[in-house]
Amino acid sequence: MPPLVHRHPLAAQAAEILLARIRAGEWALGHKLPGETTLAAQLGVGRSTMREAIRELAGKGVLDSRQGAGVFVTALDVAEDWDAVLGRATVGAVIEARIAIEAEAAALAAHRRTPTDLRAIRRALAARALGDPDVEFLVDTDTAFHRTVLVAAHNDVLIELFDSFVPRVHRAMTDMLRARPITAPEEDQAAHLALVDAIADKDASAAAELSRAHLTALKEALS
Amino acid sequence: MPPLVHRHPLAAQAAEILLARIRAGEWALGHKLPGETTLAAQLGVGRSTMREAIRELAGKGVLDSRQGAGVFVTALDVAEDWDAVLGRATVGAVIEARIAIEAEAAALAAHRRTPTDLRAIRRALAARALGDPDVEFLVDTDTAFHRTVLVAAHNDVLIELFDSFVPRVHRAMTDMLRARPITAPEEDQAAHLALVDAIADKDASAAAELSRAHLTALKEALS
DNA sequence: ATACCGCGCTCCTCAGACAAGTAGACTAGT
DNA sequence: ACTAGTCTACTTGTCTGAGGAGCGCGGTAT
Repeated sequence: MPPLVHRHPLAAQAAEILLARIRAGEWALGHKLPGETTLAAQLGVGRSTMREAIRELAGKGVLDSRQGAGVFVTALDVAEDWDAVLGRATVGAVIEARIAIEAEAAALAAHRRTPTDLRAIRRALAARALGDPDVEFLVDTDTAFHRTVLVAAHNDVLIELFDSFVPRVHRAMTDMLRARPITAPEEDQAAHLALVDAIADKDASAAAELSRAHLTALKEALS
Repeated sequence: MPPLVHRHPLAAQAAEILLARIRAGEWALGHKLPGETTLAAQLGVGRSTMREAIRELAGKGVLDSRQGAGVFVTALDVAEDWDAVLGRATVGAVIEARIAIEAEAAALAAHRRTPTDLRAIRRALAARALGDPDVEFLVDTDTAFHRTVLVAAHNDVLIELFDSFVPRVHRAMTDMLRARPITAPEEDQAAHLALVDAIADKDASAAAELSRAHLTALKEALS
């Protein structure tokens, strides 16, 4: 979907063909490709064009060229970043994954939260309470609050996962809130306060359960 | 660690400098860079070299050049693939994330598993039981079993996450098992059978709890 | 058997030229 | 005044030819 109306330059076409041949297993993992002059002749393009195609694949981490030695295959396919994966998945599937990590993170946070963590969580909760009518502001402060819980869990992997999931859900949340605003803001805020209290009390199972309940409701609203 | 003993060609250096300037915010997200000739003159390299640098960043998804218009910024930084993130994290942190997704997946599988899923899970469990002394085989069959549970959860995001985590944990598991083999294989197999039964009985909370207990034990062993 | 050297192959870099495409300015017609 | 068409300057795309630099292999002398 990036091109649509975007003629492919020869270099890009050459890169595609080359990648296809690598995927097809024409050259094994550490093996050497034919020289650029040979490849250029095979595809019927100039050397510089061929070099640019190789550079593009080198940028993707598929090829590595060493002066004097040749061009070598360093990966049989491009490494997919999670934005690409999340783009293919449904919002429901993403939120289910979010439930998994946030519930676990809440439980971990109940064990590991420091006084500093707790202060940050409470501050984020207070910011969330400011009854701003702007939907964007509402979603952002809510996201910021949830993130402080993740930070309190002290697990880098979970934080990275959270940061990846949020942008995917953000749009869906704003659209949903614009169409159907929160009916009872006080009730919503109270639910979040209960989560904070559970973390403060080091009650891991309660924290996990409250987090799960909140996100499950969100999932229902978005599906 | 990729370079180590690997002189950087001019094109690679130019790409690095360019990326640094983009990261520094010199050009905003959709904005246009100076022309190739201008940039080449700025960095003191030939235009072909500059073009290769641009192509490399285009391969990383940071730049996009359109004939007649110019070169445009499409991302303010390279998208990180999860192998890089997981490489920085500790094995303990990765397993904690694995606990999060596998426990949730077990619960979802208890609800959504089809008869076909159940057959696949039982087949994988049986393969696991073959008391092969080879550690590699043991880890692989165990991984394959856990994956069938993920598949039964019918959530693509969770499966992708699992597939990403496994290679990171694989090495640690084989090393651990080689140093200290399983003392009671029958007991271990029984624990897995209990998980299967819970999924078959559609007992979500039991499935989640059994999965969590099993992986927590693994985490203790590996930390 | 080992150490050294040379040679061919490969990638790296540059310069110049022309083609192809875009976008804004300019102009003519309504 | 507004719109449509054209024109032009600037940009990226492609090719060619040339020389430089590094690597690896085989030959040779010790």
